[in-house]
Amino acid sequence: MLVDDLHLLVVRDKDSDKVVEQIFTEYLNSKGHRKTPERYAILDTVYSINGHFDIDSLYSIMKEEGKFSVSRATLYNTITLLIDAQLVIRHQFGNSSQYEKTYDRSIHHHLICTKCGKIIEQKNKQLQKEIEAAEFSKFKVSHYSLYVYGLCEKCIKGNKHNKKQTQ
Amino acid sequence: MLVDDLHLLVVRDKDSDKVVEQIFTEYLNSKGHRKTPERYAILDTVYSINGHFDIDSLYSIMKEEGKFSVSRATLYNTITLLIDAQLVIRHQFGNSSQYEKTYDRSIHHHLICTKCGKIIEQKNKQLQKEIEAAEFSKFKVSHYSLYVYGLCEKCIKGNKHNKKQTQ
DNA sequence: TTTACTGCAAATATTTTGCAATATC
DNA sequence: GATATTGCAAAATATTTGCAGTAAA
Repeated sequence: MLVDDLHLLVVRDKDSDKVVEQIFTEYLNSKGHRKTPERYAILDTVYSINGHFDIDSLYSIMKEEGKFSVSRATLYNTITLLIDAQLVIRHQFGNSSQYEKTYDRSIHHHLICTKCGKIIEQKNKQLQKEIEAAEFSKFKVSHYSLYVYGLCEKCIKGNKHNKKQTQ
Repeated sequence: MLVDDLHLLVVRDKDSDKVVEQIFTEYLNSKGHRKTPERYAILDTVYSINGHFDIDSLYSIMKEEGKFSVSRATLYNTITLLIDAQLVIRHQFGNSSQYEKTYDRSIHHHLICTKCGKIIEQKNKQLQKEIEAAEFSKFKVSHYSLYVYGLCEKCIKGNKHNKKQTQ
């Protein structure tokens, strides 16, 4: 039964990859953009990453892991397309942009420690519903980001050795 | 009566300036930092600005308006202190950081148009209360930012001439 | 065949850092 | 007087752009 569950999970992942590819294909078609192997390789890598990543780590992953390697310029171009296609969202916590996939990943909020820079993802269905229910007149909402600033558990306890992360 | 109201308003502004200065002084003392004229001139200018500003516009305002002029390096240093003192918050909408004063300025959310880049400040007391009421275990909240992405009124109407702003 | 896309390198923009001079404590 | 802070310039970092070659349509 456990094996079956695992199997289901894997199958589900593959299915979701296909769905995501199809969404991207439809997006590219609708905009008259070309369907290049670079773009699909980037989509594939982006969707293999759980959590945040920046352009530089995406570049490294594609270069070092024997995957289809592309230039930074292409990464910047393609990530813009993925954002426009609503398959990726961008965060700007520190100095560089951080990205994360959106499809098949549940909505969460971000707790940001102002002392050590740690970012904690936290789900809160109740709050999520309240924000989604909010009315903003004359504005067509597509998505939102909630960043909550404060002190993480370690820093509350006054660990003075916590260094601020650059990322 | 109108004149009195205006007078009251001005007095109130002066009062709040004094309060802000005092908060900053207490912060500097508590951290053992020096109380330099540059720091107070920056605080003063920051609090004269309603809305967002970046380091470059702060630099220009201080240089061109005959105020105490300081270097960019000092602006970066001091803004960090003001953030730590909770007198300023930072946003990172586009590529450069945007700042805004916090004291004596009511809480608002940010609606960001994904097409033209326009940023609309919007108050929503109900939503504000709900977010403030949310519990985040093992995290001591100081403040939060809610960014709502979507299309502004103009862009909903399909004005294709709206250009994406760099800011 | 046309021209959008890619990769490279150069350019731009933003922020940080090293260091000598200065001013606070 | 000791040293934190400032201003300047250089360095580091992130992102954009121009252009020639390549490949999708």
